[in-house]
Amino acid sequence: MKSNVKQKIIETASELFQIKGIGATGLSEILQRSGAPKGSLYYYFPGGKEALVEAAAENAARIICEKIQEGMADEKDPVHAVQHVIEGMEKALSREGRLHNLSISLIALETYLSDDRLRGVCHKAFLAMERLYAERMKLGGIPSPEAEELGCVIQSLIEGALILSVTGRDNRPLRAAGMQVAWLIRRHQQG
Amino acid sequence: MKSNVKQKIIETASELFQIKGIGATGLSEILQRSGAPKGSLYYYFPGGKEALVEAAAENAARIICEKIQEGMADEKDPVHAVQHVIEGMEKALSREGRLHNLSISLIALETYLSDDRLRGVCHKAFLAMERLYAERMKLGGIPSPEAEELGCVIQSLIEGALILSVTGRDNRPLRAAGMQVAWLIRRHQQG
DNA sequence: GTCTATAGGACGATAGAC
DNA sequence: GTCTATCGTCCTATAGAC
Repeated sequence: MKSNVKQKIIETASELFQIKGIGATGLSEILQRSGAPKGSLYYYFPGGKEALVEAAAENAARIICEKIQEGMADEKDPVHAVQHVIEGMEKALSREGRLHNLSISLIALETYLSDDRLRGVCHKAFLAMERLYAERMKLGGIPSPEAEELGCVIQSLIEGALILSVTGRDNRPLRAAGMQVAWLIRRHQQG
Repeated sequence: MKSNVKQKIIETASELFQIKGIGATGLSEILQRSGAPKGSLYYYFPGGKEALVEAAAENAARIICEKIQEGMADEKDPVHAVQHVIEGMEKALSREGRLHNLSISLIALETYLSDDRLRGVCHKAFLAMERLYAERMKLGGIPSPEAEELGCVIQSLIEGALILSVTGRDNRPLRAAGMQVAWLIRRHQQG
């Protein structure tokens, strides 16, 4: 069994990195908020902050992928599946007003130029999300190349709508994305 | 005429904030890279870093809006207009590999929780970009409510596709966005 | 307007006791 | 495994000479 302390550190770091950013989040704040013993950070993460960011990013990506899968699980129609995921994000945003376990865009934007390893982690995470949507499209009868392009576009659209929604403190961009995404998918369903 | 030194500081700050982030960019680096005299920063920006971020964000937003307008200016069809803007972004990204005067997403994500004033600046900038697309849709004969929703979705889609493209060092998301956006617009054109 | 110098604090990281 | 103490660096911001 994994250490509770280590997991708690990762979860706290993951939250702060996602909502405040890596540069604006100090290790001391992570330790304080997580209630973790002060000396234990470099015991669990000998690689320092960079290693912690990597673990935090992977943790966030895993949770987001799980949420996407859960959101799509009980929907028969691919359109409804994607819309259900978006609705879940709208609810989370209305509740919290912050991008917590919804997007790793901030981590990606902070690292894509300075840390190739972390860029790779974020890139892999984005690809995994695209694939979740794409596979769901295929399950709905959409052929492979079109389904993959759709998956990529859905992921782009949602990521952008999340940023616009938190910046405006208004879920209109997410709602618009949920409406319009239907037309992109339905085009392939009836012919 | 505005001071060259002040404008040079703004431009350098704007570039670094956009590509590296606010937290990761020190004032000393801005002064060094801009070649500005070291003592002049607090002369031009008595409000310190926060005031500089605001000026930088507004500068970036203005340039991005100008680029969008220029990209759409010579295209008759709204679809081609948006696609031309996206193609311009693809070229810039292929050339530079960084989000310089293409997106203020990083600034928005770094500030939307911590600084309400800067959040407002970014929100206003996003709205202006949405409006540019929406007005172009109206010019193409699409009625008002639909045009505005389209403008919002186009802006979301592009913003997300930019992030995915830089993270993957691959313009595929931008290309996919350019392809798929056509279907969203054309739906309103013929009926 | 521009410069130097520096205050004063936060940060990442390390060492070593227990 | 955990803790304290601390080093050295970087940062923002200010003070004051020119």
